[in-house]
Amino acid sequence: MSYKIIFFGTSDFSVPSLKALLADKRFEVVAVVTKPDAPIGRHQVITPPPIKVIAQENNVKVFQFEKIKTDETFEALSKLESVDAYVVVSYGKIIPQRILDLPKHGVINVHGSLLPRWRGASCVQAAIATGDKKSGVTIMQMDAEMDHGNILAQKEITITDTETGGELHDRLAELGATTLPDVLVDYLENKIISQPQNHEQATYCKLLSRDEGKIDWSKSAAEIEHLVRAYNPWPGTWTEWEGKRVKIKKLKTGNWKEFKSDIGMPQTQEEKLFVMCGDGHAVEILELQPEGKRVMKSQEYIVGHKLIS
RNA sequence: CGCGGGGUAGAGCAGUUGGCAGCUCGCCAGGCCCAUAACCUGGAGGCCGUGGGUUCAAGUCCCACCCCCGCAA
Repeated sequence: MSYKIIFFGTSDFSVPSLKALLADKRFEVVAVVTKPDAPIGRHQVITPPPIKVIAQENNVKVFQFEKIKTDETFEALSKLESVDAYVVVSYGKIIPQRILDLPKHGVINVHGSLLPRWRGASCVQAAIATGDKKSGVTIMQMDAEMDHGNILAQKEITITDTETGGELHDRLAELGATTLPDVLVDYLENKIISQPQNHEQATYCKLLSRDEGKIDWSKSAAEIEHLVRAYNPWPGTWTEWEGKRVKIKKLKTGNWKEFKSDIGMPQTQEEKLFVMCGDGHAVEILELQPEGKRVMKSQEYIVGHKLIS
């Protein structure tokens, strides 16, 4: 006898968790709910979410509701066989209360931060951008408010000094996936007493867009270094030089000698590329990408733009 | 066919009204020097994305295609 689960997920973050449940004989994933196929990439090719591909490879029924709050969606889920719980990992839509009430034991969520810190959509980037030393995953009971439910378990990890958003994302996704099965079983067998979050300590992060990757050079060098790491690879960081967009791929807080005080403008010194930041410190650009060009090392940019000092 | 930039030496780039293929860095050799990644001299390295077309002559103008990238999603 295995527990019946319906899995809600869409992005890459949810992939390890779905795989973990599929591989665990204690569970039977009777259906997967994910977002509709969407146009993606430069040529807008209609592409299924990665979760859908995995579900189909495992012969699991897939639902892709256009809208989750409609009566049609509610009825479609109600008609399915009764399940023990829904598991939601990075699904991408707000699930209404009447659907949360459907499974016998409610809905479990895996979130990529140490709740109540960083409720919201960009928890991984927020942790690095803010300079947090620790992050982790929280497994909780979902309620109607965003990332607000009672906590079942948390696992902590240390953020390294050079870690990017992408790297931390992958580590947290794996951590969530390895933590989820045992916690879920314990929960379904009433072996866990859930703990309410300390709501007064909650912090929030918003959904990121590309515009938020525009670097504000008036900030401190340390803040900018955090931001570039956090937003790598999504949504990326960029600035405008000579009227053209230049993505800043990699940089570090730099050693420098003497600088003009032109904040935000590229300067060279000993074949290295520096930018003065708002606090009087500089960052050294290591890799960048002018619009229409490939990613290049800063030395290549200097040579091509005749910036030799 | 969503909008746009690009493909020229190993890398990054320039190339005018069509008229000998260039610059910086790197690489190789030699020189200078106590020494050097610095400096000097010399050198190698090109199907100018592919295929057609116009022309006495095409990197350059015209047509088609391939590939890379930015925006947007």
